[in-house]
Parts: sequence; C-alpha cells; structure tokens
Amino acid sequence: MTIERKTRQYEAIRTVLTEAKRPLLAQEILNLASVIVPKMSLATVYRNLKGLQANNLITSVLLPGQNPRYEIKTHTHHHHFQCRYCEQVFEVRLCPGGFESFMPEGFTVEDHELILYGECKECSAQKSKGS
Amino acid sequence: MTIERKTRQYEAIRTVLTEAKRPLLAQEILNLASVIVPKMSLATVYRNLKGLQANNLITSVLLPGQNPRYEIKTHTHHHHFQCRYCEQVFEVRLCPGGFESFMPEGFTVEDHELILYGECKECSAQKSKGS
DNA sequence: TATTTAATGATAATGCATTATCATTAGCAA
DNA sequence: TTGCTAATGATAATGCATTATCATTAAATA
Repeated sequence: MTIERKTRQYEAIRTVLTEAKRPLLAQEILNLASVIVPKMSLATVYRNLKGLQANNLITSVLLPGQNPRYEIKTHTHHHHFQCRYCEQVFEVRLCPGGFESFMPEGFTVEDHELILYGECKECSAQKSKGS
Repeated sequence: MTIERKTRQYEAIRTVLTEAKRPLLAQEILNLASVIVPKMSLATVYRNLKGLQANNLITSVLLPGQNPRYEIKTHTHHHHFQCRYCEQVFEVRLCPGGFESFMPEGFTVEDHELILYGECKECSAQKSKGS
C-alpha cells in the first residue's frame, strides 16, 4: 500500500503531475506518463495515485459530475477553473472568502468550494485564428 | 419520453420535490414518494425525473463526488450548502459574484459554482441537547 | 551478480448508479 | 364502461471507473 520502491513508472507519474501544473485525470496521467515509460498500465496509474495520496503528496480534485483529477499537494488555499471547450482544469489563486454570513442563524459554514467555468486562453486564441 | 399521463406516481414525485424545498437524491425521492404511493419502484423515479427534466420542471444539482440530486427549477441564481453530518443540501441565496477578474488575461469566466460545507441548524441543535 | 519480493502489465472482476425489458396495470378519450 | 396504450413494478442488463488477480519483471540489498 505504501510505496517502497522508486520504479520508473512511479517517477514518471510523479514527474507528469509535477510538470502539468494543473489537475489531471487518471487517463491523462496514463497518456502523459506513457511517453516516458511505454506500455504503462492504467492499473499502475491507479496504484501509484493511491500510494501518492497515502503519502500526502497529491490530492484529488473533484468537479461535479466528473471523474477525479489529481494534483501535487500545495498548502495554499485555491480553487479551480474549467474550460468548457478543452475541459482542462486550471488553478485559481484568488478567493472571495467571507462565506460565514451566507447562511441563516444556526448554520455554521466551515469550508467551501468554488469552481469557475469559461474559456481558457488557448481555446480563445484558437477561435480568433482564421482556420 | 415526454410525460403524457398524470399518474399517481408522477404526482407523488412532483409533490415530494416541491415540498422538500431542497435537492433530493433519487433514493430519497423514492423513500418520500413511497409514503404517498406504496410499492413505488426506483425505475419509476428515474423515469419521471427524466420526464420532469425534459419538461424543464426540475434541474439536477451536482456536488463533487456525489450522486445527483434534483430540485424544482427556479429562475433565481443560487448555490448550495451541504451539512457534513446529515449530508442534506440546502439552498444558498447569496452570491459574491465578480469572478470575471479572477483569471489571468485571455481567460473568460462565464459561469461559476459555489458550494458551502458546514453544520446545519438541526444537527447543531441536536448536539447541544444533552443526550 | 544473485536473491528477495515489491511492483508491474494484462485483464478479469467488482460495485453501483442508471437503463432496458416485459408482462401487467391503470390513465383517459371515446 | 371499454379499449388503447402509456406507465408501472420487478428485476436483469448495461456502462464504466476502479480494484483484484496472478504470472512476470525489475528495484534494492547483500
């Protein structure tokens, strides 16, 4: 359950997550890591994700109605933005905060999740280019 | 696909959703509607939810990593609060807004989702009572 | 380098929400 | 009321992400 050996597959998965700088789906991790280590199995991706999570190196990013994505754990509070076109997810560093007063008397707000949706820079640029 | 007959089951499901005033899981709808129409089948709940959605009478409420909930459609922009203890979901009428400036140049924010988590009034009261 | 055994690859199995099937029931128009 | 057929109940089938299995491979240590 805990990772005891640093395999090429493990290193590739860790590298891919570190360099992506955005949350990735298990399948995306497989695709990217397969470039480094060919013939990698999806089962290996899931096994390593579990190990990395047990070691507190990554966290899962859940968007409503979608499969979990995974990102390197940071200690900075942040949210996410998803592009409606390419479906990629990006980090959002800003947070409005102050949600404690949003609920009526008797309710306590302890945490929150904010997800922005729209068009990313790349998809926006793609459209303005004449095809 | 479109509902053509007003069955007792259909009316019960609609009533349950209307009176709950909060988003309900398919299973919760079955439980509540079964009080009105005994022996109702879960398949009937799903069929009617589909029909109600096709008729634009309800919308699905998706929370990260959870099964869809359903609520009567309103035209007022709102968000949701989930109690961590009873897991019930409540409507939140307030919205901070102004997320357009949260992303860097080139990104366009078109929509957003805000979910608050904490303790609801009922669960809070339950705990403060001596058992 | 040989040995030990954790980790892998390939794929079958699992879990579970949702959908399909089909004989039976019950709206509703005539 | 009758007849037509949409809708239901019961349950099997489906879809799909994730997990288990197991023979094989390759880290790590001596």
